Amino acid sequence: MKSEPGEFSIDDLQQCAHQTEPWDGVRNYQARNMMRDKMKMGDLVFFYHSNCDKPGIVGIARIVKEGYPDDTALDPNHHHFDPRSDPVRPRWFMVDVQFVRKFTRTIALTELKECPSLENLALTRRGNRLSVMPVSEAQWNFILSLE
DNA sequence: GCCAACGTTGGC
DNA sequence: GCCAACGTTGGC
Repeated sequence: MKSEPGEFSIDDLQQCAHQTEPWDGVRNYQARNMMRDKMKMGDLVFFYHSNCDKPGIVGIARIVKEGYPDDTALDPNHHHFDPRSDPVRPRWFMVDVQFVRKFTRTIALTELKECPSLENLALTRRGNRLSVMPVSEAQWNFILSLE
């Protein structure tokens, strides 16, 4: 899961109440479908810092609440308001993520791109802009071994 | 359904 | 700040 550290970093997640936050504001259907349908209680995710000095994977979080409606889409005063969503048929969903741990170092995007065994990783594929994307078990284990 | 225009993402 | 790559919008 990607986040701009200037908006919400892994340190922010570690420091907030219960070290848990709703992953709100995702307004992309593919990413929404993953949060709504695929992510299950207890699943682990990599926390990725995007749009910053050193883009890369910075740690691990855990899904502690499965997909539910993103209420920021229903709040006219909210930055992420979407008038096409409504309470009866919510358009956007989110999950709650809990801090697990921060890596001892950032595993940089440049480094991930150099790994032949990660050539099929969604993150390193050309032009990818998804904010939530899948990681296979083999990819997960390999990335962990890089730390 | 096509596709041009536009907005966003995000690495660099 | 630049710009490639993509998603969305909306006219037709």
